[in-house]
Amino acid sequence: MDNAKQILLVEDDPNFGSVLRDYLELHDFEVILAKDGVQGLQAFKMNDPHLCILDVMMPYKDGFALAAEIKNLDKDMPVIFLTAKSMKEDMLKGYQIGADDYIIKPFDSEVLLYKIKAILSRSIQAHEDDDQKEFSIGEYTYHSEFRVLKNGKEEYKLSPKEGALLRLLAVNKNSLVSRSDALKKIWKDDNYFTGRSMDVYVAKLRKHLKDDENVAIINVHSEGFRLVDQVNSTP
Amino acid sequence: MDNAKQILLVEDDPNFGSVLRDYLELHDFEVILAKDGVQGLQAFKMNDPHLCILDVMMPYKDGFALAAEIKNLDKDMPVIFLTAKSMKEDMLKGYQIGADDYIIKPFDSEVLLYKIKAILSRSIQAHEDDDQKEFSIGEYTYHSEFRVLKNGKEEYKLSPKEGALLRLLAVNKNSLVSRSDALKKIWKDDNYFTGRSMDVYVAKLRKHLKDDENVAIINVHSEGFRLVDQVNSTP
DNA sequence: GAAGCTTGTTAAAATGTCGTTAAAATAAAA
DNA sequence: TTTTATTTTAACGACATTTTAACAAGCTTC
Repeated sequence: MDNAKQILLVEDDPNFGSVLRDYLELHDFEVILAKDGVQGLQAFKMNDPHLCILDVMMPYKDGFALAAEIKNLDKDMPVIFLTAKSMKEDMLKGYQIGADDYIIKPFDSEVLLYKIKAILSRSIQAHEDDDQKEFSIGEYTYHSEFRVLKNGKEEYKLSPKEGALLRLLAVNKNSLVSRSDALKKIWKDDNYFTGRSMDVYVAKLRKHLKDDENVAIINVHSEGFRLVDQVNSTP
Repeated sequence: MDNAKQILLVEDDPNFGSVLRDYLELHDFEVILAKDGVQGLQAFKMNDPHLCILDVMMPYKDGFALAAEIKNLDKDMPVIFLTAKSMKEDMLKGYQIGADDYIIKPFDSEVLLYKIKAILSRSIQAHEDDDQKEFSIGEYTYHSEFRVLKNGKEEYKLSPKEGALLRLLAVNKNSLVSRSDALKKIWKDDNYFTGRSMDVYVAKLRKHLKDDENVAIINVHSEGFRLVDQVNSTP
């Protein structure tokens, strides 16, 4: 079981960055190291970290700007800021953006470790509905790990995006999944083209689910979609 | 509306305690001050605070023991520890218990304020299920998330603007919704044309609600509109 | 009651969103 | 590399929604 928590570390000082990375890896975290805000955002989109540790002072895009963009994609993503000096204004700005903690360099590594653990345990318990692997949708069963959609004997393997979208809809069965939430979670971006792409995937899913007429993906105009299942209404 | 957030402050130094209480009250928090762990637990049970600020060093029962008992009663209760000196062991112990933050005295009061706000907004967000989605209007039911207006068997999907307007009227059922408020909230603009547009939507809503003659949207000349419902007068 | 404003109502025009298909571009696998 | 799977983009039709225009009717004040 790959149980290691992923941490996105964005730090422009390569020495300090790799020392910290090694330290965190020694304590069983999986670390993605990026060296500036632009790379950091890219790395955030490509991976799916559980926590972000951001240096404040960075070239091109500082830690605050990066945090704001990250929070825009996932407003509950935990963030710890690192700063070289104790500047009160910085600290206040950090808390305004929604910092979960704030650490002044040089810091005690053991303290950082405990802060990380405290924050992770807090946010894990909030996200504790995302370990479900099997979903029942009308006469279908969807296994999100293998991305297999079954209907009695028939069995179809979904593509990654199809699977992610069906999973999101199934987790929120019978309730609304907003366009922008879905786009931010699955496409990590919300613009005209990703929106159109999502519509294409909705059409694909409808085709896959067409055998059971008690199941439907219905649109709420300009808001989002809703997977309704009149059979298994209460999950 | 009693919107003030309650803070339970447990601090054995009476001078420091009352200074901090005054400072927090000045910033519109409601503060319950207890002077030791035993009183603190009692105060916690009698009230319903949104956040606890606990001194670590206290007679009888220290801050950690108190925090453990509080977390046992409500595991998501946010806790900030106060300590006189920077003792690493204390800090680690605090984070193990599940501290949300940790402040070393003497500290900058403004920083504390921001930490409080950050933690509160985080925990408020989790408990934020108090925005109403379903409304009862005469013999109708309106579900504002799906934008569905039901009347027994009949069921009609409203457009975004229809839905937003009906929701605003329903939230303020039987009382006046001013033109400019509605325009600013829904149309984000208040001019001749948006005003006319709103009138068109009022007509649409009246058409949708015409089946129940105890329900009406009545105009208050040059002021606004009022959704009256003689059946469910008290929402 | 007349003038000047606001509102009620309808319908056409203008915009915006969605469903669907297929080709083009990318990424993954062989 | 070539082949295959996946994703994005484009195109077009079908609607849905919103705005605007036009005219009738109502309220207010003089």
